[in-house]
Amino acid sequence: MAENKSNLIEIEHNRTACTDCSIRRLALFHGVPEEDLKWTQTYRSCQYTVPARREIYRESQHSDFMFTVYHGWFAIYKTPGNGKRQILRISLPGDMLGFQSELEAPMTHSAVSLTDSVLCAFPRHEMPDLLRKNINVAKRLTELNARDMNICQNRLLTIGQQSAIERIAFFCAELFYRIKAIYKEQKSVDIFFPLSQEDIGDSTGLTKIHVNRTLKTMREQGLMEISSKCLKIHDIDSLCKLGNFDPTTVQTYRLY
Amino acid sequence: MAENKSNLIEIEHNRTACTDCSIRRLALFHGVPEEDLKWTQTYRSCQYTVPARREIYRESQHSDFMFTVYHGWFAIYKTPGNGKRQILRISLPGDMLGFQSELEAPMTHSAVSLTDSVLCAFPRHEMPDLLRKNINVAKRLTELNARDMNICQNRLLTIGQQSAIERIAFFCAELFYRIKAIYKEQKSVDIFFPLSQEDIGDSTGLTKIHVNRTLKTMREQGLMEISSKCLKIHDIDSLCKLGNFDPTTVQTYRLY
DNA sequence: CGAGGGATTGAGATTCATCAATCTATGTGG
DNA sequence: CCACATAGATTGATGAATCTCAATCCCTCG
Repeated sequence: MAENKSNLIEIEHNRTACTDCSIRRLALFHGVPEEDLKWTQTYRSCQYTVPARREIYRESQHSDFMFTVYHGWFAIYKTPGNGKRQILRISLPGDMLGFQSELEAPMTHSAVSLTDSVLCAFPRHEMPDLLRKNINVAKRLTELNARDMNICQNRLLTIGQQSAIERIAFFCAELFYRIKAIYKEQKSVDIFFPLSQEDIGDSTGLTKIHVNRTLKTMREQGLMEISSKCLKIHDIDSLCKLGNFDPTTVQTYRLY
Repeated sequence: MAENKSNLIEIEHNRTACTDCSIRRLALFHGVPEEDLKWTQTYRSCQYTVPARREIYRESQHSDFMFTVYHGWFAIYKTPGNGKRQILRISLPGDMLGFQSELEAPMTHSAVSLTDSVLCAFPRHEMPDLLRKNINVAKRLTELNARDMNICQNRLLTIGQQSAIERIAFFCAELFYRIKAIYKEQKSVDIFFPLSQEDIGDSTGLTKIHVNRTLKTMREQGLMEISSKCLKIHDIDSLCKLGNFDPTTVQTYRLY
């Protein structure tokens, strides 16, 4: 745990009140009546800032908190020990980090920040109490888990059955729509995209070299391009079709 | 729905009472006090038998029931449309089939029986009521989901980062330990194994031809062999090591 | 005994990984 | 402000893993 803490910098207690939270519609307290937010907030012990590329918790170790992503991007991953890494999903604002049904069991995966970020922390041992006392939160947690399950299953489908270019198309299209759903006001077709080519490879089960070549192909085909942490999608329809990604699935998550 | 029903054969109403259920420790009603079982059982509308290789429900269509597997093997899968198929997981006795947090949404995946089987059916629209009235069932459902999430993430890791032989080793080792956990009395090292080589391929993201060649290699190496629906594991330790499978994870699911 | 589904094997093509080198952008210390 | 260090991006050459196509075999079942 000391290890965890070292990567997190506590910011002034409760800087953002849950009542004022701009992403509450996305997060754990979606559906909690305004009048209850004051006491549900007491389960949120504090907010942390995290610099980019810091480990939040690690596979097989204990973690005292679960988190809601308030700001920033995170990668959830597992390592099979042979120096490889599989990114299971990318977590964005509103997502939960570190929930497991066996609350006190060691973590089954690791989490790392991809950008400078802000996390809302919930002490793990208080969760059962919170879930028992507020049915909205319990229901919401189930929804968030189901959404993550969906993302995981879709990823399994794409990695198991699609080619490199199809996997990358799927991966980028999904992220694009998730970001769009979070930042609805943002009209631009370009999105901030902090992943390295290696991150994309670890997400899609490809080497960074092959990712590079595939991205080149996609650029040449006028599908999309990534440069200086910016994803420019030129032909979203073709991209979705290529990756076999259905944009309506993001909406039917009913989480955004 | 008519389509669903056509594959299911209703058996005499409530042939097996929940109080007498031999696999209850594995299933949804694990943890429900004896005295409550009589009324929780009322949410189980009936039991069905299913012949092998029948579709239980289909991706993108509605399904009126969710199920507990009472007997038999099932494959949960998705199809990307190009004739391919990704098996997401194998469901065994005690597992839930067809739960999604959006109860009334179309199914996100399909399910097919791999053997002659028996299912306990729960009308979908009554689930919220059951979950509200019995906290044990709600908690148990969360556990079962978390376990499935774990299986899915492990699968993602193996498909994304491991070679053919490693994937198959992982896949078979996991199934072996799951079966052993269910049928504890069974001492034999051989287990009934109804999957075709094509099924294994669809589970591990390989073609059936390559599965065949890889199985041959494993046979020659004295690791394991599959013949006439029987999996004989000769060297479980090497198999686990090869597939990077940790047997203790099955125990820590805490579900068996 | 014939039919059909799965298993097996071979040959050749393709995709993707590996190894190695260069290039570019970014940030850092002097 | 420059020189350097570093991480990520890019490209080439080569080889391995896996897929595709095609043929045959084997077992089971009607």
